[in-house]
Amino acid sequence: MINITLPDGSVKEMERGSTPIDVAKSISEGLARNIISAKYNESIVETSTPLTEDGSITLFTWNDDEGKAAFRHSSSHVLAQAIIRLYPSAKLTIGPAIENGFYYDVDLGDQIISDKDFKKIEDTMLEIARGKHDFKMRAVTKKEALDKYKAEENEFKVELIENLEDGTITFCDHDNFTDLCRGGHIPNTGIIKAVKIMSVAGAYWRGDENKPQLTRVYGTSFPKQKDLKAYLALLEEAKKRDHRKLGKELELFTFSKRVGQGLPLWLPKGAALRERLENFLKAAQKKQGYEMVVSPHIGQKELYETSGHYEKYGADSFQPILTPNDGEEFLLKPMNCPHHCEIYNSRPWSYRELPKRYAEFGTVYRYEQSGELHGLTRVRGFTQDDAHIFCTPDQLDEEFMKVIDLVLYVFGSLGFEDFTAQVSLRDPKNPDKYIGANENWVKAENAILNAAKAKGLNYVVETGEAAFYGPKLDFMVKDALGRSWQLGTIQVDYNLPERFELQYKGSDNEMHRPVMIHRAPFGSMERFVAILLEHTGGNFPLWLMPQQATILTLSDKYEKYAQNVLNLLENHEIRALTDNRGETMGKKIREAEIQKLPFMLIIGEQEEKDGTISVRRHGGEDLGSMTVDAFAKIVTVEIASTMKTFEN
RNA sequence: GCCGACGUAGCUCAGGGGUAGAGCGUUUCCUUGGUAAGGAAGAGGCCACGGGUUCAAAUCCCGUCGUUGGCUCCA
Repeated sequence: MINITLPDGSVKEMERGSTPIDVAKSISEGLARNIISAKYNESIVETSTPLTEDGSITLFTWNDDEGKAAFRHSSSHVLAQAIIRLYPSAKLTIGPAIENGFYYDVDLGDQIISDKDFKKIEDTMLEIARGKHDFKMRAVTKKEALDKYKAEENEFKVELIENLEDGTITFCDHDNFTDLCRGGHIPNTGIIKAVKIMSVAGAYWRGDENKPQLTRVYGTSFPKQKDLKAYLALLEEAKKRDHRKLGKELELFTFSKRVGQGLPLWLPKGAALRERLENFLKAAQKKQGYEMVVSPHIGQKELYETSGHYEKYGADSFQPILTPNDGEEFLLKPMNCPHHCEIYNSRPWSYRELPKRYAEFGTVYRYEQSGELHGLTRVRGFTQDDAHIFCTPDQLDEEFMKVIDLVLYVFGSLGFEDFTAQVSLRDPKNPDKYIGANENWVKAENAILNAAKAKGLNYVVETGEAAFYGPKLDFMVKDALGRSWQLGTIQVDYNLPERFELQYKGSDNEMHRPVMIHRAPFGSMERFVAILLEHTGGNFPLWLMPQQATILTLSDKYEKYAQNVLNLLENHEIRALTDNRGETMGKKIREAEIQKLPFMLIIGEQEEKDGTISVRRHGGEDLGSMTVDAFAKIVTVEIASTMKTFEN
């Protein structure tokens, strides 16, 4: 007999060789039906793995992340089997579970899979699933494993196996299908009731573009048809919040083939929104002692040779602009920092004058690969809400923390509560990727970690994700489909001050190097607006709405009264327009709803007589009739509840 | 850049080898109304662009451009 500890601490005595399923049965039949995966002594095991020693067990169902992972992993085996059945010459490579599903990378040779083939793959998978084949793990020797895949001429699996240690290699069998596999399956294929092939894409073997390109088939699967339906409905809902769709509907921005791909054009409403965001940040920055500067969109090539950017990124960037005179070369600016360094360099500084905080909404141009462009989140020309802080090494910690305060204020005012903070450090194995002295890197990394801790940020550390010139703290937010985007960023830089020979006179009457902080709370106006659109579905916080209310007249008889109301609203700094068209009230309301206008102010005979307005909120809530003053109070209270005053 | 898909009216989309359709929007007229579409008439398209196949191409094939889902990259 062995003792098995359950997560609640209770201990069950079971026969030696009992399986997780047996443990579940000893608790309840219902649980036994639902468990699809298990963890025993911290490692994921099969539900059929015999337990031979004392240990602690956790049982997983579909409702656990581990259960879903096992389910999806097992589904990818079924996908692989279906692909082999339909494309017998295909070579399998790897097929992991991922968020929301799984994929399998296969080498199809000259064959292609397109979305027309999805249905037959799904049908084949379901047919296999219905066979209720058990997943059975089997240990093999390295030689056996290699022999199998060498015989199949599958160089990918051979490469994988060669990197494994003999004695640790296992195959998983189900039906007549075998795959190299570490384990972690559901009991049998029959549990998979619903599958959907989502898309097909090219993917390089081992993520290396110099290696062969494979076909990656993405799928998702569920234990109930109903769950698949719900998931697909969720994706449809997310599509409605896609910033590209909303941007078009709300007339915020557009693109033109003639202007060029990845170069957004801001329409009047979008420009108004952007201006409000800029003013909001400018006001907070002013309180923190930032000064606005302005720099040109191009700079001499030499500027970027000095900064080191040319060497690092020149070949993959927009190429130099030539002039009528020989020997002159300019670059579109891909970042603002070199310009700001030269602003700092325009005169000598004393330590008493630092920190200097130069801010600029600086438009930059980066040649992103065409396949990477995506709406407003990934573009080739964009405006950073950039600033560079030049401070003494002693001031670094405090300055860094002040920037965190600013970022948190910005995120808080815009309703981004579920962000993640990511501290990006050097990859210690790859020191050549970075420039600058080791001791400076150590100082900078410590400054960031200390500040993140001091501010109580819930952060993750990513090694190897640092910029080439310094470590950084990024604020990541997810879009409607759950893809993570970097918005705010704060970076410490000891490198540029060195390269631009920045200095200040210290209290010791000697010259010293300042430290530089790069920071952008929004990241870029483009990306920020995009993610804000997806978060809010276009229902921006009231303070940010370019138009906060629309006055809807019941007929043109009330035009004059509407003008009076509009004037009163302007006195209260409420942004409104009047809809005087000869349309019915129902139609005007419908259009205002589609435009997501927060308030509809309806006026007709009754309101004119009483000197009131009838207030309808976006979404349909009727607030009844009231004076303009009373309405203004509602607006003020609502704005105050979302946008806090920035306390520095 | 690479792999797949897509590109038809301002917008959303249907159609599909015999030279073009709907709804919404727009214009004009009628309607002067009470909380998500009042009525009528009209205008609007080199079916992304360039080649090819064909008696005939928006439709089939190739290329280009753009969009898009991924990969790779990301200052």
